[in-house]
Amino acid sequence: MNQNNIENIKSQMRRGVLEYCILSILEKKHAYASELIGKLKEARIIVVEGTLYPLLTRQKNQGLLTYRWEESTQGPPRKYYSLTDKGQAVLLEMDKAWKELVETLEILRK
Amino acid sequence: MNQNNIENIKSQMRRGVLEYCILSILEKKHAYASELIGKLKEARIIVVEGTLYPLLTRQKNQGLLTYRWEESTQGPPRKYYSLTDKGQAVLLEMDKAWKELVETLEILRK
DNA sequence: AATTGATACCTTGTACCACAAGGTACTGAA
DNA sequence: TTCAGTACCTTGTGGTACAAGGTATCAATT
Repeated sequence: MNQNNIENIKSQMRRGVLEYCILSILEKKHAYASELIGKLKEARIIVVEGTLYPLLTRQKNQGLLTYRWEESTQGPPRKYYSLTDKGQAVLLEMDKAWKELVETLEILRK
Repeated sequence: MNQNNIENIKSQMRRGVLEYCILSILEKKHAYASELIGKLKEARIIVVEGTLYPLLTRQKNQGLLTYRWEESTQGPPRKYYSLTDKGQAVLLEMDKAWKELVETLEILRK
């Protein structure tokens, strides 16, 4: 119950930066959805498929991402996502917004 | 349109830490809803009444907050909120979760 | 050739929550 | 007694995370 509460808090915080995290990962390396879930998990950001797929589609529709299909020897083809120029620009804006938020909380928690 | 997008990003990030901000403010000083909105606005965290009132009620129902009524010479009585012991404990958990998130993003943005 | 397990894609239904908009009620001043 | 200011609260809408379930491909086993 208490543990649940804490998990809820964490997940709520993560939500706010989920898109930021995805663009950050894709900036360094093109990746497909299942791969992204793994990388986010490593970074202690838990996401499930039902969250990620619609999110990637949304970001693509906003012109932040693009993708290409690539064959795989270990299953069905993969949809490799990468940042567009607009996605790059938005990532920079997110950097600013994030810094501002971190500063705000430093002040509030002083 | 682009500006709108950026505002959207910011507001999404803020959402995740809104409860954290409220508990942080209330830890230092008891406050009523309208006062909280002002303080959050100063801290560049925009919230409207329709968001804050239900949120305060939720936090109260979770046992994180309590309140007392106080008369005012300048209008209707005010509902002053303050942290409970449980609220204090949850605030500490939020500190941890926040630090973890900040670290995670430092790594992702390196 | 058929089945199984692993991988990868995607959708649907539910629940929650932020926000816009609108409503109630108290106070003091015009 | 009407108005402006302050403060409380609710309702309706839209967005989104998540659980659960579905489809399709490939390789290895049966």
